[in-house]
This record gives sequence, C-alpha cells and structure tokens, in this order.
Amino acid sequence: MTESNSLLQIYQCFCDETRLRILHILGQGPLCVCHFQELLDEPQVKVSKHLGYLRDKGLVEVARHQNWMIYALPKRPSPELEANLRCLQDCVQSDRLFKSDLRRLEALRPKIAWLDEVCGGATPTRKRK
Amino acid sequence: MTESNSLLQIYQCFCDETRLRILHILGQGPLCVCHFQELLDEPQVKVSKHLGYLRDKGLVEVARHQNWMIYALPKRPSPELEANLRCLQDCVQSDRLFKSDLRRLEALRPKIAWLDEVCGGATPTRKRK
DNA sequence: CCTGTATATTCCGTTGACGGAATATACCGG
DNA sequence: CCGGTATATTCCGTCAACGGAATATACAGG
Repeated sequence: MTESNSLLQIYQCFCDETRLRILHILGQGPLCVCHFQELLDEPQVKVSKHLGYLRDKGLVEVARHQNWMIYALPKRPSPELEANLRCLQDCVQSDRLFKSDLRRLEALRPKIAWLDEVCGGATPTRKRK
Repeated sequence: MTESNSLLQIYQCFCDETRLRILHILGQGPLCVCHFQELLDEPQVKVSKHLGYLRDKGLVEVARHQNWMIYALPKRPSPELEANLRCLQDCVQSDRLFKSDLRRLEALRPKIAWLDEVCGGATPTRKRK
C-alpha cells in the first residue's frame, strides 16, 4: 500500500531470533544452508524455511552453485534495510549468543573458503565470478 | 532467556504499522489515547490495545492524569531502544503516511498544550510536575 | 540410471497477533 | 450517588507464524 510497507517487512523479518541470527551472520559474508544448520544448530527444515521467508521479503538473495544454495545480503539494499542492518549489528555487539555465532563462524572459515571463489566473499574488495 | 530478548521485543513491537505510527508520533512528545484516536483515525479499542502492547513490552510508559492516560517514550530507554527509535525516525523521514501524522500532530498542538504542564512536553528542557 | 547429498515443499497441529462488539472500570462534576 | 467521559478488558472469530515429520526436487558422480 504505502511506502512504509518495505520498512514493515523488514521489522517482520527482524522479529524472530533465528532470522536475526541469520542476518547478523550474513553481515560477515554469504553462506549456504548447511553452514547455517551447523552454526545455529537448528534442523534443516527450520533453517530453510527462515531463509525462504527472508528471501520472499527481499532481505536476502540466493544463488545456486551446484548442489548448494548460497544466501547473501542484497548487493544493493534499500536505505531502510541498510540502516536497520547497521543498527542490528550495533545492538548485538555485546550479546552472548550473537557473539558466539561469530566465533563459530570464524572456526568455520577454513571449511568455507571456497565460497569466496564463487561469490564476493566477506571482504567487499573482490568481485569476479 | 538470553540478552537478545529485549531487542527481539523491540522488533516485535515494530512489526505493526499502527504501533510504528504511535512510536513515531511519541518521538515528538507524550500524548494520550484520545489524541491517538484522532490522529490515527482508528477505533478506541484498537489504539488502546496497541498502547497496552507497547506498555507490556516496555516500549512506552504511562501516567494517569485525571481521566487521561498519558503515554510517553521511556525517560531512560535502553541503548537498543534508543538506537532503533532513532533508526525509525530516519527511515520514515520521507514517508507520506508518517509525515502526514506529524502534520496533523502540529495542527493538534493548541489543543494539547496543557500536556506540557503535566509532563515534560516535547522539548526536553522542562521538568516540573 | 542409481545413489547420495543439499535443499525445498507439503501437511498438520499449536499458538499468538489482530480487530471488533460489548462490557467493565476509573475519574470528574454536580 | 448519578451521568458522562476516557480508557481498559473480555469474548470471540480469523489468520499468519512457527516447528516438525515426511516427502519431493535438484544436482553430482559413477
């Protein structure tokens, strides 16, 4: 209806803890479903559904690479999304759960290095497909 | 459970348009239920329930003054709430609906001047009860 | 074509959000 | 104590979100 719709959808996506964790993790770079499963320690169906929810509302983008679906934050996010993602990252800075997610992500780095070959990777200094 | 709970509650409050409008308006100063009714053009029960929802989750504070319940943003909001309220105000800057709410609020100013006598008022330079 | 792996979808039950009609409560002035 | 105004609550129906079990789809390698 009105322009505030996209903002509303952002908050609707933000109001579930699993989705918050996913978005927070995606702030570090793209990832595929099985890695989220491992990081979040949640069943496949749950992870897949939340990612689907986020995709439907435009909060994440997907690309298939062979057997894997690689999820990432939008390359060109709306100003509202960008602002709220930044706000989110700020707010969870000192939160146990979210910090431990990042720690486990770092531990996973070696196993997911190949993702950087496929897409942009965490450091926004590369492109190349 | 975890510390991220309050953040989650913030987003749960933010994911309804009526509540977003209420919080946005409260950014300009305290207001009571009947004024929200008029500003939002929504039935009493709806307004009252959303305000109750926000109150239960700690996003607004209430004070009774005679017959009127005066709602306001918390005097000492959590850092997360403060950050997200600021983000909200930024995001709706150019939104039709939210801008028209503010316009109608200005038109209401004369009628609600007495609120400033009761509580702090919009400008945070006064106190006094 | 068959198997295994990665992911999505369907089906189903539970729960919470939402809105409205009706009713209840609280406070005021007389 | 009464009537009126402001606000909250209860009751009820609808609907979307959520989670899990089971199933389906897509792709790779042999």
